[in-house]
Parts: sequence; C-alpha cells; structure tokens
Amino acid sequence: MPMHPASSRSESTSLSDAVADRIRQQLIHGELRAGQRLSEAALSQQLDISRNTLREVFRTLIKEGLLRHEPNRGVSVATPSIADIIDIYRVRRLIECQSLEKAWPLHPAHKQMRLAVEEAQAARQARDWRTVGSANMAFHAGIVALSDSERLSTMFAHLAAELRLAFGMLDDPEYLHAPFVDHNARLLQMLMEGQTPEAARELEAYLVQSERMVLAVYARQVA
Amino acid sequence: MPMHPASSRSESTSLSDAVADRIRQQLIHGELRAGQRLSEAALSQQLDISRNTLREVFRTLIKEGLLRHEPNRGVSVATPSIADIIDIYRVRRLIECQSLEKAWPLHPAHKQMRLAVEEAQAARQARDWRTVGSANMAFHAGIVALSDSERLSTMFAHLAAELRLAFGMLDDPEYLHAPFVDHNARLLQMLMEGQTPEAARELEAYLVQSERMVLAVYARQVA
DNA sequence: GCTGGCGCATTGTTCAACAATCACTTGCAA
DNA sequence: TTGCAAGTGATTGTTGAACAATGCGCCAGC
Repeated sequence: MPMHPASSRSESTSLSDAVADRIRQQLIHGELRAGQRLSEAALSQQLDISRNTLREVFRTLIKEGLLRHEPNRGVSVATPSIADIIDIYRVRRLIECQSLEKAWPLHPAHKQMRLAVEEAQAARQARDWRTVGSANMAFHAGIVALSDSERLSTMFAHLAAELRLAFGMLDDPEYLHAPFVDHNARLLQMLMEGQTPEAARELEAYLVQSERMVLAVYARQVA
Repeated sequence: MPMHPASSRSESTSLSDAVADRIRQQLIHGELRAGQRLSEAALSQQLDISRNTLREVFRTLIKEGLLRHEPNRGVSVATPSIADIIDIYRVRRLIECQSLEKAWPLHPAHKQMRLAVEEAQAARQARDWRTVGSANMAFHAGIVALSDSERLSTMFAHLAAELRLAFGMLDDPEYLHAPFVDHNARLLQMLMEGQTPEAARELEAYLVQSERMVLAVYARQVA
C-alpha cells in the first residue's frame, strides 16, 4: 500500500531516516515556514506513515535543532533567533579557522572544495542563488573535512542545516551568497599554496563579514 | 519499583527524556557493559515503559554516540574504538584550547571550574576515582563554557559521555584520573591571572598526554 | 467587559498485531 | 564427521487504535 512516489530509492535505510531526510530537505528548501506548527496527526497522514514513526523522526530533527518541541503543545519548525545566529557563527569561526590553519595542503578534501567552487560559479551565472548557497555550504564542509574529524563534520552539517533554515526566513539571497563565491576560490588557492595561516586569518574576516550581513538583514526583516 | 536516588525529580520533563537520562547514568557508571545487546522487549519490560517510548529513547542515545544501531539486529552499547578516542581528543584540543585562549579571566564559568577542582581534590583524598573523573569532566566543561556557546557546550557534553563510556571499559582509574587534578588547579590559576595563551598551550600538552595514556591502556586491554 | 467553567482537539503513552529480517537448529547427503 | 539446505523461532520495523492528560477556545453568567 505505501506508495512513495518522491522517495523511490532510499529503501536501504529505515523508514524514519528516510522521512527525516525528506523533511530536512523540505526545511532547507523553504517548503515549511519557520514557526509553523506540525501536527502529528496531519503530517503522519500526509506522509503516509504512522504517528509513532513520525515521532521518532521528530525526535531526530529536534536534536539537530531544526524543529522545536514544547511540552504538550507539539513540535513546530524552529525559528533561529539572533542569539542562535551569533552562536552558530562563533562555532563556525572556531572550527573552520582551526581546521584550515592546521590543514595539510594536499588533503583529499581539496577536491570537494574545488568542486564546490566550480558549482557555485556556474550557479551564480545562472542566478540560481539557492544552489549557490548549497555549494557554499559544501565548500565550508570541505574546510571542516580538512580536520579529518568525523564528529566535527557531523556537527558542522547540523550547523549548516540550521543556518540554511535561518536563510530561508530571509529574501535577498543574492546579497547573502553572491559575494562569497570568489572569496572561496581565493581561500582554496591559498590552501593549495600552503599559506594556511594567512588563509585562516582571511577566513576569519570572511566569517565576521558574513555574520554581520546576515544579522543586518535579520534585524531588518525579523524584528 | 524504580528507585532514582539521584534523579528523584525529573517529572517535569517527558518520560522518554527521563529514561534517557537514567540510561545515560547507567552507561557512565558502568552498569551496562560495552557491546552488550539491549533487547527492546526485555528492557521495556524492565524499565516499565512501552516499546515505542523505549525506541524514542534509543534514538536519542544513538545520536549521542552512546548506543549503536545495526539494522534488523537491534541496539547495543557502543564500544568506542581507538579511532573514536583519537577523534574525541582531536575535537577536545580544538574546542577547549581555543575557548581557554580567548577567555575573559573573570568569566562566570570560573566558579564552576573552581568548584570542580575542589571536588576533585576531596575525592582524590577519599580515593573515589569515579568522582574524580566526574569532577575532571566538569572542569573541562567549564573550560568550554568560557566560550559562551550553547552549541559547543552540548557537543562537549556528548563527547564527555562518550569518553566516560570508554573509560568504563578500562580499569586502573587512579592512573587515568589522579595526575590531572593538580594540572586543573594550575590551569585555573593561570586563567585567573589572565595568562590565557600560556594556559592554552599548557592545556594542549595536557590533552596530548592524557590521550596518550588512554590509548596506551586501551591498546593493552581492549586489543 | 471580565471571569469561570465546560468541551474539544492535540499530545503523551501504552498495547496488540503483523510483516520483514536474521540467527539457530535440525535433517540430509557426501 | 563435515558441509549444506531448509525450516523454525526470535527480534526488530511499522502500523493502528485506544485512553489519559494537558492546554486552548468558547460560551454563559455576572
């Protein structure tokens, strides 16, 4: 009876994980608005899964910071606050700059970074800002991958998802994403040339600037 | 029937969270052996909760790295590998050293650190090595708290739990914990004097040494 | 207009059931 | 005895329904 039209593959993992992936994508793509209540009964019927399974999914996404849970009042899409943005950027600066500074220039993750740069450049020409944003996040995930730490990488993945949720609350994606494509290219070049301390300092300034832009737009729109 | 000596309250949160806390404590206290299979039916009956609720608890603890899930084969207590130990210490060095180096000497978290030092000293005199270990982790949680990042603090809490699970696989707790009590006191003093860069370097050496000791014992016992 | 209580919808938790998958045992053949 | 195969039992994965508990909104009455 279950007809999963959209998620045709993904039968390898458990159902809860597949649904969690799907909701994650919906959140990142802005198909669910921040703050929106998610009724267990309605969503389980819409997704064609049972309430129990959906609750497992909720628990997963709540732990990742994408959903919010209020006792006896259900779950809703998280609405990252300004404090959250500040915290996320604080962690990003700490993790990414250290990873980049201590990186080995020929680390295999440089391939992922190069790919992300090229994808971002192509998407910028097509003015597809959502893809630019994805590629940008992939680039920074590559920076974290330089540290060879599985735990840091999964933590960064969560941070990136939260941040993209916050971006989804804003319009003006060009202003937010476009300026950083060339920045990424330069960072990659500096890494390949072994100038990692300089790259780390550059990245720090980069992140400070990015945070400032996001906060500015945030304060203007959300407040 | 359930006797929660430590977690007598906990009726404010949901049942799943309370049970998750309880299993976490059991894991840290070594009441569940590493690698042990946890049957859904048996545990749910023993804890007097339903299988569905227990599955939510499992999902929480799996995300924290304390339990392990194999498809169609159920969950078992995680057995941290040497690669996990190395990864955990890599993250600890990155997070803790940066937090300490950039710390403001009069940050309120210094009270938590001082308390932890005193508790560790008292427990060392009583030769209560488990409490020494707990106090040690509380001290390092205080270091992370210096960074004022909620996300870093929760991540460190997970790391600490994983590490204590790994310690539970070892005997010789005195050898593992005793040497670091005075080290902590010195770090705290350096922080209060504002010598944070020196303290950070000292902490790095400290963590390298600690990792080496753990790995040595690990390789001898687990291998 | 305000307050108090009632009904209703939603969540929190449990129970029972069944399909899917894996482990183990039994039986058979070489 | 050893190796292989099929069957059997146990456990997990998922569902559906049920009921208590909690919070929300509405309406009556003052």
